[in-house]
Amino acid sequence: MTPTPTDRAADLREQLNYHNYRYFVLNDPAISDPEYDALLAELEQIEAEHPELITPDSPTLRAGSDLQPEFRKVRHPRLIGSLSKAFTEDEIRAWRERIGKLLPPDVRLDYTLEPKLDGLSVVLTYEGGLLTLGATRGDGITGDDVTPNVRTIPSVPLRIPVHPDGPRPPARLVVRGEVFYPLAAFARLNEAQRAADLPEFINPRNAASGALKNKDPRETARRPLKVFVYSIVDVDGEVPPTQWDQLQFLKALGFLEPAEMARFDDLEALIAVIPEWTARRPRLDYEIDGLVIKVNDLRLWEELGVVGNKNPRAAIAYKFPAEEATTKLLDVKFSIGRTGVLKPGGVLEPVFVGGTTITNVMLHNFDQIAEKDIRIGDTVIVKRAGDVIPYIEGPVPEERDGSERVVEVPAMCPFSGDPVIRPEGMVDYFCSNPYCPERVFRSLEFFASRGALDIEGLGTQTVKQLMDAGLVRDEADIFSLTLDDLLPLERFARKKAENLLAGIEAARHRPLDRVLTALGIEGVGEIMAGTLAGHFGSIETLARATVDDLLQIEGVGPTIAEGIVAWFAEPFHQQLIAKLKAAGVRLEAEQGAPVAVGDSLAGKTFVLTGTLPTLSREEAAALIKAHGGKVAGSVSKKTDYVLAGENAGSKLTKAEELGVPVIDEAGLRQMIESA
DNA sequence: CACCCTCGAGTTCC
DNA sequence: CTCGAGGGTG
Repeated sequence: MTPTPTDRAADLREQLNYHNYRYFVLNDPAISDPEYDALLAELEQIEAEHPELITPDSPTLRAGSDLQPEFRKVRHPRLIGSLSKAFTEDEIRAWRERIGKLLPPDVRLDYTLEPKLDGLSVVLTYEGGLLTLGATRGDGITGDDVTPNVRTIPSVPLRIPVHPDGPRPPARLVVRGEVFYPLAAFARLNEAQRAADLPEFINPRNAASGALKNKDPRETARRPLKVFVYSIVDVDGEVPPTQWDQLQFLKALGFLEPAEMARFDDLEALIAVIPEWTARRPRLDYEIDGLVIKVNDLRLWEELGVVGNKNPRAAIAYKFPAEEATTKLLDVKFSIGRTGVLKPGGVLEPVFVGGTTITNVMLHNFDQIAEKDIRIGDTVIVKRAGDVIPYIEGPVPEERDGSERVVEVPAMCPFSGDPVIRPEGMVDYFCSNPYCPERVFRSLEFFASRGALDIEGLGTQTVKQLMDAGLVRDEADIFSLTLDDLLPLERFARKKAENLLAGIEAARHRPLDRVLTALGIEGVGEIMAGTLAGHFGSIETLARATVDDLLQIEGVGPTIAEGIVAWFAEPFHQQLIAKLKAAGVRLEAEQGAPVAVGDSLAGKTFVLTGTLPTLSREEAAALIKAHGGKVAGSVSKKTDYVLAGENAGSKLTKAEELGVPVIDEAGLRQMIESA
């Protein structure tokens, strides 16, 4: 007797989901591809005739369906945190010491070791065994709902159990995994892109990200993405109490996992296998940037808590040493900064390091170039510090053929032709002309930049354009620009000109400390400007201050005091101040501006790191200052609190080392309110 | 005088 | 993020 379409469809779904699991997760197909395709075709046929029979776990959805306009934001059931990092084996041991102090002295720990995939975190929700939601990590609190795209990824079970004898899933299960683009497939993808004369993808991570966030799930379906699932975020029901057993449990449920997970009773034994990982890394079909070490007993996770409300103490990510590459140093070019300092910069044959192509490196100073004996034409080793800023580790002298040239300090400034000088006892060289056009350009650029007056619409290009047109020679000229000045300029339509003028208008009313910073007085940056503004209240008062007056201020020594007095003694600067005043730029502190709202944070020094959920860095600093606290730039023993947000970096590590308390934004607000 | 702490300045890629 | 230099402290 023939089954009803309803029964047949259910049967087909079950078979297809099982064979899909055999193929993509176990890599052990039980039927041939044509047989699979025949089953799929039959189900498609039934669904076409009876659309009401389409279920959320139907394998036909793997092909992707209609366009969806915007991704819905979804809130994660709990914070999807990140991990503190360790860069050396000793930092792993230090981590063990730190958590040891928080636990009873006789606790024996065991650990899991998992590869740290360089992909995208996703959060998958199963209700009654059915995949109901797939979301990106986002900021850890909310992410994008990319369910239709996630459904197209074959290694993600649409329904659990994946086969009739499989374990039953908890009533509700939220898991975390990593989406990645397998390397072999990535190589083929770029080959195809090249052949079609299309731009290549920079790295597998970008390709995976683009595919997962594609607005058309059918596009996503064409990409051979995979998802490794490695932890349980939230659950209604019984799950094993250790990380290791949860990994086995997830595997049994039908999730894909890297085969290389391991468990260790001894941290030293774990550390001992790190070199094996370094060796194994190039042979894997996915990119990893480190290893994740977790305390196996999940009941201890609660006890160990989180740092900065973000990073669980019970786990740490060991990051592989900065990736390095060799390339040729083609040339050394020179730049002049706003202070007149001459900096050498290396031009490299483009080289791919740590996920991006590097063509320029900063060479800090000439002493260092000489010490490392870096020559133009050399083959050099390039690394990226903290995975961001590239630098030249050193030359490979064996590669030399005799054509290399030693880097000479230029005798003349490449921009103004004036002599280059090196002040007594200084490492840096300077252009001797204080009005060197490049230096003036850099000063103006800085004047308008964020951090200084923050003039919207006035970036590097525009500054250059206005200088070339002869409209702006000094900082004050900016304030006399008119619509008639701007409209004749290239690429200046009415809208853009109006925006710039509005930006300039807004800059007339910046706080005094911003103006002081913007002037570029030697030794006066953001912090010192704030101190001086608070102390003197106006530029005119500051201009009349003597060296002795200035020396009374904490943080001001003879060098800075004399520098300030000398700056205001310069007739050109006096004229500049007069022009700024005439142009309506506020040169006094706001009436009662720095009013303290409270003193709940008095005497406390804070250091900010990472991105906070609602406050910007500036807002957070302002909030702290308004309540009597101080904000410093780096963590030391004198730091009272480190205010950490998303993507907190080395400062957080430092805080942990020094035992400085770490708080988050909510913690800060609490300190303020409870006082 | 030797140290540590802070600040300032310049810069990579996208 | 890094370096160099100024300022302050023991």
